[in-house]
Amino acid sequence: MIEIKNIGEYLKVNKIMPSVQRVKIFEYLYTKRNHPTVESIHKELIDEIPTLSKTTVYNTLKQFVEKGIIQIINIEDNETRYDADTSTHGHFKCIKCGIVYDFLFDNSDIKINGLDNFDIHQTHLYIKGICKNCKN
Amino acid sequence: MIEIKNIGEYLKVNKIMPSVQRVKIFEYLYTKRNHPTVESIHKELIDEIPTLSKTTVYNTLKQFVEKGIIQIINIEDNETRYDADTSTHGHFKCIKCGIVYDFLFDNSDIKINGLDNFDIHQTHLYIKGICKNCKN
DNA sequence: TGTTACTTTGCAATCATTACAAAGATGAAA
DNA sequence: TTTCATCTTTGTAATGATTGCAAAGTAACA
Repeated sequence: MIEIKNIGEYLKVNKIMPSVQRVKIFEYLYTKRNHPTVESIHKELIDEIPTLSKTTVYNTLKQFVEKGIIQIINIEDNETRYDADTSTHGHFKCIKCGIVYDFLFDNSDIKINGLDNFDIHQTHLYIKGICKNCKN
Repeated sequence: MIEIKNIGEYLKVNKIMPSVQRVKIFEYLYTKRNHPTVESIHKELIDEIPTLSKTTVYNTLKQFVEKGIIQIINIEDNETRYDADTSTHGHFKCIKCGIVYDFLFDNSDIKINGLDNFDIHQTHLYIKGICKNCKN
């Protein structure tokens, strides 16, 4: 994952005006790296920014996705999660504790059969199971 | 994908009473193999079964998933799709025409780094891009 | 025929997401 | 500093997918 010293600058470079809300939302995604939902981002930041509306969280995340600085995680059908790490990596969700873990894999290892002459833009690898901590 | 001669029998073997609705819904998934949404299943079957309610489609699909005879496809965050093929295979969605294609890949090729001592239950590989037909 | 258990249906309720218009903030020009 | 234009945020209403639930329907069987 890329290193960012100044989030305001980083947003500007990506053609996003760094408002207080946007900086805090990106900071949350970038530092916590916990693949949050809209709900949990809003719940977490409402203390710091008491006027923060859920609409702003939705708008901001949509903008971040469009500018390519975050990605959507669809590992579960009833929740949309977000990730500030846009590098190639997979996601594991523990069906017991619900935590979403990152893991690494090499894209080039996967031999795909049946997509000749298809243009590939994004690859998502999702795994579900029981995490190490929940196996006790 | 497994071959099924008699859908009613197949449902019974999987501890599902083969009502007309259930047989038709499974038949649709199994024969069309087009990864439909609830909406499109309902729209397609309403002519054959004019009283079919959307709740029944939801209930039936949920039951099929619980019994393990279909799987959920979460390639897009705003639509849940269903697949009667539960063997290991990937899904490609064309961002132009919206068609979801199946493709094959070998699970054992993927070298995963970071999930030592995790129990893996399900693996989903989703790819988005432009399909062969839309490249013109 | 009556009973029981299971299934389907229709509608209401819920939850996530989007649309939209009003209010607020920012920054440049006068 | 004031004004103006532009962009952002906010709150509420609207939409759309999904679930809850109670009533009606169905099928097997005593």
